[in-house]
Amino acid sequence: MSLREKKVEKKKEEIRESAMSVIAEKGYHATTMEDIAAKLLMTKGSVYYYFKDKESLVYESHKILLEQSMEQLQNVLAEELSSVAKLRKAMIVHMEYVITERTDFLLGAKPDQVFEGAHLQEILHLRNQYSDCMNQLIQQGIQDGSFVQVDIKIVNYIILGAMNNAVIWYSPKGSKSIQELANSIADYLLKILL
Amino acid sequence: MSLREKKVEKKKEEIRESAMSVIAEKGYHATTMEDIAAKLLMTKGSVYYYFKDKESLVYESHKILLEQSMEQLQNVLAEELSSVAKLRKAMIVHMEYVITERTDFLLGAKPDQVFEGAHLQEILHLRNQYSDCMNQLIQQGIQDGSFVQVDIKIVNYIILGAMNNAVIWYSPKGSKSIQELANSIADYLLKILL
DNA sequence: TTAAAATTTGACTTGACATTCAAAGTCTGA
DNA sequence: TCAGACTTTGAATGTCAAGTCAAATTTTAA
Repeated sequence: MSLREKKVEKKKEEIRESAMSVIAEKGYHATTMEDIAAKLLMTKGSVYYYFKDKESLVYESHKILLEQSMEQLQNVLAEELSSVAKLRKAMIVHMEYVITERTDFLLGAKPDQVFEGAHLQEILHLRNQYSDCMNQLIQQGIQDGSFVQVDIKIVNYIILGAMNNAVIWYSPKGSKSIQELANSIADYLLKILL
Repeated sequence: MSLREKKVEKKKEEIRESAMSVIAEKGYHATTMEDIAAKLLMTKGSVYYYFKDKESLVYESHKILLEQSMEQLQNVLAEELSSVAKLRKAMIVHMEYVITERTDFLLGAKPDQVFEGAHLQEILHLRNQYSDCMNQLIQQGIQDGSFVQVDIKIVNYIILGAMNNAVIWYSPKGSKSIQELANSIADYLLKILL
């Protein structure tokens, strides 16, 4: 990658970050391209130099976040751990990522209110992939006898719902650190499976 | 209440219902006053005859939903049931209400992206009231020894998060009825406390 | 140094709503 | 039936933000 390409990529990265941050704050529809630009001390015109339109910018940003968390999850999957420890770690990693990246996992729960067509398909695909991985973790635990028999789909939704909800109410001002909080929640949720 | 007042109230009720239904579908910012009116075969001008503006319409609608679910919860609180049965029932009633009314409890998790000032305060107040009631249910169960010791706040958030999340993925096409689903989820969540 | 390429700017266009309102239509009670 | 009150309409207005673009500025590389 040439120097110039690196610079462009860096700029795009900054813009994506700004976009996600403002959107986490104000919501997708309420954030303007000017908000996103202003945060970086640029004008909205510059943003359009790097991104075709608002939807593309948000799509790319969101896609990267999903891919990164997917990668994290895959890493946990690959580790040499007991079923319990693995699921536990997956949950903690998930929460830490979601909270620190302020993604809300994101735009709330309804990608179809933001994306359309191929973009929407891709986002849904990535989400499903993630969900499937979590399913697998639970499945494994049940098969090796670590977890009790449950309706995997429902329990998975419970776990994801509870974890993602944490992003909404977590406040850095609280007495618990993100790590402590993630640990607590993971332990409580594991009780469903033990 | 006079006949006319009744008619007006009925009309307002219809409009509120239409508003909630369209918003559940498309999200707050994406639904226009025309969408809401069109669903009732009126023009948007008429809607303004009944409601000052969009925010007020949505505020009133949302407030009523919150009040109704609060009332339901109070009724459960007042019943003669064991702690376990009571919390279980509260959860089931909650999910059934949220799913059938399609409220998402709603507008997603962030009322501050929709309401302002006094309206926002009132909505937050109602939500807190609801959350406090759930807390109470857990508290009672712990005190009478039915539940194990837990961090009530966190477990409460887990429960509410898991339940509200169900609204998003529940589909009437699935193999489970709302009742079955609510029952399953309630049972799984209770395991955290037993 | 300098000319071409890459970036940035900010004014401009456009379209989509929210909201208003005067006029038209409908109902109600005397 | 009729006057006045109540409703509805749809066109008009205002605002706001997305997206465009030619000109200005900065960077790059020969």
